[in-house]
Amino acid sequence: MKIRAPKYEQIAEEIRKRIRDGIYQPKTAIPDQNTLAKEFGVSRMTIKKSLDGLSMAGLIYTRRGDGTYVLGDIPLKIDTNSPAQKHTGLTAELGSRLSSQVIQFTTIMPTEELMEHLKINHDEPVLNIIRLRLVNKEPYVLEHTYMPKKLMPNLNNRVLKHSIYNYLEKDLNLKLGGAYRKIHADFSNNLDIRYLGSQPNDPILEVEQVAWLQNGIPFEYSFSRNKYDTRSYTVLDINPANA
Amino acid sequence: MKIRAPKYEQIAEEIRKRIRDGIYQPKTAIPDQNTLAKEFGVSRMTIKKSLDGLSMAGLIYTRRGDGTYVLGDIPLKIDTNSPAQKHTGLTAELGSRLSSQVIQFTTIMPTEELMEHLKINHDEPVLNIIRLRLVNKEPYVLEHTYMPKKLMPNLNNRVLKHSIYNYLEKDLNLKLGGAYRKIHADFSNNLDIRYLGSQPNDPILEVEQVAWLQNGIPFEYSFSRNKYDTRSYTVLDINPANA
DNA sequence: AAGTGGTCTAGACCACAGA
DNA sequence: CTGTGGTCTAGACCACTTA
Repeated sequence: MKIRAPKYEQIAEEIRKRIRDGIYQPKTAIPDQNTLAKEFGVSRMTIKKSLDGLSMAGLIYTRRGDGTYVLGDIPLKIDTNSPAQKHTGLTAELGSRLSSQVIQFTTIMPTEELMEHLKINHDEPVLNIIRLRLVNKEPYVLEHTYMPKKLMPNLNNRVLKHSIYNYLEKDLNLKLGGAYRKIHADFSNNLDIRYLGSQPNDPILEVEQVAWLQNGIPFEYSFSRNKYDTRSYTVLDINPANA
Repeated sequence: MKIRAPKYEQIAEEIRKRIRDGIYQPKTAIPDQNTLAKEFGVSRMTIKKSLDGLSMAGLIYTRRGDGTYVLGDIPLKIDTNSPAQKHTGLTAELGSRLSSQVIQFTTIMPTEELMEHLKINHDEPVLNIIRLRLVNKEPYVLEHTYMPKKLMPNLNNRVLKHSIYNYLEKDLNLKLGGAYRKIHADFSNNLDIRYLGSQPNDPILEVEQVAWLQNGIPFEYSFSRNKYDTRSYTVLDINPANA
């Protein structure tokens, strides 16, 4: 973790705690910004920045001229499905219950589609990886991944059995920038039937993804295919209109 | 529109324009914050706030100690599918090409599930609406919607043929707060086959949604079902780690 | 060492909601 | 009218990257 977080984060964390502990109750106002500024011994701008973060996280909402209110439980059930808007990969999500089976690991030359999605030239080789991810030894998702070879100098089988994202952030010290995902429904194909154990007519939930680093360089184009009854994709969308 | 936007928004808009016009080129640094502050005649804090917004929107990224860079085109194709992270409803998305056919419009008492999702008591009636939305006269999506009756005093057939979201924001002056969505794949059911024209074995893309107002009150629980080949759900996810 | 962005202050004024 | 949150300033110091 960090040696020292900024004040506004520390304060946000304390307020988060007070909401969790019920000191600040849902639907009720929390102290005004001036009062909080005095309590924490900081300027009001700093309090404002803390509250902005909590507001974006959907814990509170503010009404100009009125006050700041705790926004009771958001009506959602976080279940075993994937949390929204995280691209830390499956490993962080499911931890040790996860294992991987590498089905294919080859180097290819890019198709037109890959050149476009990964923003590379026709002569730059691409890694083509197919992995079956298992949760508690049960087939969970079949991942087809394409990555520019030049970005992943030492990617090997050992890494593939664990987390590519950890390898990027820890070993290569690259920062994730974002991801664009498209979610479809589809029929099962032969690989799905073989590895996921789906029936020929079973629907498949497919997540197509382009992910890029903080400097805008795309590093991954992938398809994740799940049996219709094993996974949903969830999105939590807080309206930024309260800025 | 607004009479007068805050300075930081005006400046952000100007910078956005310069990126669009190629005055600030992808992959290159834009002027530093002090220079921009002088140019626009504002304090650096205000410039910072402009850049924060652009950063969150994924147009630029900043590196402490280094500079601020334009983040070239994000590798994504916005096609006819739904834009990400908008809950303004289909009307804003597709405009006049959209029409609606109200298949069912009744008042029911809530099930356990509805009570939980809409946070209401067992004696509070719920509107149950089934609408077929058509784009260019073609069946597009079948929407099952549940809303607490008390929140929608004058909802009528005329509104249902247009936009419930407009009704909320314009007529009732309520502000949307957020939405939680779960995307599944499923088999076609009888209603899908009848209204969407899908085949019995066709996969369906279903978006299950709970939406709430800015004060945290849930106002809608709904299912939107699309034929697998007519729609994808897209998500654009910018990593907030560059704060 | 120089220059960048990130944080923070102690005020000020404005816009808005509610009594 | 009072009190609230939203914006903005003119500086200061710190953390970091690059040379």
